[in-house]
Amino acid sequence: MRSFIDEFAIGAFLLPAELEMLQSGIISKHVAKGQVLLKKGELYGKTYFVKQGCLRSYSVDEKGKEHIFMFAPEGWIISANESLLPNTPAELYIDAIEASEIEVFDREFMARFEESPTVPRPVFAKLVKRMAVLQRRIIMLMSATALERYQDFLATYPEMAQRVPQKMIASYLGITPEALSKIRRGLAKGHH
Amino acid sequence: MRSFIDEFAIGAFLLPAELEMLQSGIISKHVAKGQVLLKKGELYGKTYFVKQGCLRSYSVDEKGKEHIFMFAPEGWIISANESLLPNTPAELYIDAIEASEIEVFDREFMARFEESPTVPRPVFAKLVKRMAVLQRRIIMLMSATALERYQDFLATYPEMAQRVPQKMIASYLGITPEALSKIRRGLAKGHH
DNA sequence: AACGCAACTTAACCTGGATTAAGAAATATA
DNA sequence: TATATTTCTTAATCCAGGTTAAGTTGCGTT
Repeated sequence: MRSFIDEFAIGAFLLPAELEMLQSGIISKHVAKGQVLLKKGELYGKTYFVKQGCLRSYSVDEKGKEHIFMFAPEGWIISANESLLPNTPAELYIDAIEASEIEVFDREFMARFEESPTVPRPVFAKLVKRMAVLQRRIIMLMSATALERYQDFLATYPEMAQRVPQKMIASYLGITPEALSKIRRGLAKGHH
Repeated sequence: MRSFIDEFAIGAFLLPAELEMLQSGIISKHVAKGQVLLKKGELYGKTYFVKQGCLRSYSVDEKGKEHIFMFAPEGWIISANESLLPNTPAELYIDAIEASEIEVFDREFMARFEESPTVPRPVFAKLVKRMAVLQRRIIMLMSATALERYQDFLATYPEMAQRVPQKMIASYLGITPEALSKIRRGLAKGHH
């Protein structure tokens, strides 16, 4: 159960005083399963680092349907403020899908982080990796069938399939639970 | 027609000697319309900064169909090496859809860039913005109809609609040119 | 144990967008 | 200017996945 500072080896890039200041902006806390951390429309959304458990971010469309944008198991960072941009309707909710231990980076922390002239390489590298995941997801959504996307999900996140309910997997894949059920039946029978 | 170094104010973060070294790794060149810069499967894909014109990156599926991942008009950076990662089947092609003036960052440049312990804030900020665009695109692909995605595209990239052929817009939206044609007809008639 | 509810499945039917094929309009090449 | 080639449109048909509705199955509560 490593902390954000450990996970990204951020200490190595800072003077002890700076490190101290950063750490003072990080609050550790426990959240219960189902607890909502961030509601759509809240300003200055916080950022969360998951030490234990699993969070998710999702949007809700006009019909009330949830669309899961990402799962954040141990070691992941999750936030909604990536959407603070021109033409930005799609804001996100964040909640805990398991009882979790998290670190919360508040507004001051983010401001301080954003003011520093350079960004530690490991943080940047993490972002590049995340981008690759998003890129891949877009290409899959554009060119692959629901079956192919499901198989890709299973291969990419083998542990998640055991940890989250099917309806959430369906929501992540962009299909209905009924359609996922049909696909799983197909796989269980011959059609692999 | 600003260069990469200017656009990101990178000079401000470096010593003159470092700046000199960086600049020596950047090659400016002109590419003709239709010229392919990077083929799927090529190792150590280069990164391109567009000074003038427009590039695009795209994948090609088993049926030979192209899926445009992004357009890169003036001021954009485009590369395929975001996919140099675990489980990475979907590599991209890059070509010029207009005659363009570009800067090419070669392998050595990227290596040098990747070795530095910190990343200039403006580069990081650009990446965060790009992430927001990708996030938005994923949510749209999951929850919006083709008509809604087309309208969103027009709002987000008003100039692109005039610059690229329809079939490329269709490819970017994840639909066929026929379907886009139908949508446009609908918009031209009453159904706004 | 019995209830209540949410998660999952099944099945019938519907629809948005794909496919196929053909023609019209625009662009390039001679 | 004529001709070839690519782009765009129209229309007919098809199908993956959505919608609706009715079961099951599983599980937490009292």
